[in-house]
Amino acid sequence: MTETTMTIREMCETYNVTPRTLRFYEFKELLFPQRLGTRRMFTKRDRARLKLILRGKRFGFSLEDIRQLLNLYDIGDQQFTQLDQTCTIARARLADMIQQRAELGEAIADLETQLTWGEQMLEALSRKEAAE
Amino acid sequence: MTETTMTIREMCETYNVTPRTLRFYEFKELLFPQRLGTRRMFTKRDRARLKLILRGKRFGFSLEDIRQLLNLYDIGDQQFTQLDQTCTIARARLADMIQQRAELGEAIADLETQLTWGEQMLEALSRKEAAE
DNA sequence: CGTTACATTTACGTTAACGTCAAGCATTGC
DNA sequence: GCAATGCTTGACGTTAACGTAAATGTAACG
Repeated sequence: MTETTMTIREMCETYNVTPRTLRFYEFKELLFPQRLGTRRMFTKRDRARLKLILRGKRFGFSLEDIRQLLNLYDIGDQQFTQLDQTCTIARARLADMIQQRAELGEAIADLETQLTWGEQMLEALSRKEAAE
Repeated sequence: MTETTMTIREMCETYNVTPRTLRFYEFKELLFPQRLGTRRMFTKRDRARLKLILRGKRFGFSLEDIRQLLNLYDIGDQQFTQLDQTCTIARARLADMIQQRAELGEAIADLETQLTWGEQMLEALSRKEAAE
């Protein structure tokens, strides 16, 4: 029942992407679906990676940035030097993300302030119109 | 001393953008520099808007998204209906941003976990090499 | 008054991240 | 056995967000 692989169509419905997108991600070496004959079979690993890809995109990361990050999740297959580089990159990226979260916090606070203002003004205006 | 306007070059140095970018933002109606003859003079308001633009870009917002958001910061000039729409859009956007911050938090936690793993493995490997 | 230093408009070029056909296998249903 | 369905590989098109180059304008300096 719990098939370990999914067809391209199943993937699209599950993650709300197009076939073209999945093929593109494979072409860019972000995903590595197995082949059953000529067809793509997306493994559990592909699904985990796709989730990370979609998440990364929400934060404004480029696919290339994301590809770098994904390497961190395959620690097993790396040699010392490569792993060292990966960790260094990841540390920097992590610092970026923490910084970004802080800025996002500020932006949220600012926007909330403005919204409160705007809604108060709305209320005032509607009261005024009701009075006429 | 505290000139209230800045030339395009001053803007570029202050905010680390190119002239082309500023002209592009004007073309897209994100900035509205005054003209002194043929030259652009960027006001305090333009500078505030530019900061918001650059911040928005870090979060992966499109310029069009940002343009919508910027309207919220000009509450003064809006009519009732328009202000109402602006607030509605802003509420939605704010919810998005809060959601995004939460996801970013998850991503940070995940990445931290992986990094800890990777760095432990690095340490183990280096100890092993030292022992040989 | 000429040249140097920026600024402006106009217009074509570029990159990322896909969209959109077109044409060809391959499996399945009848 | 063959038509319908779904997947495949090209290959060209598109949009956003600028880059870059050419031609022109102008303000200031010596």
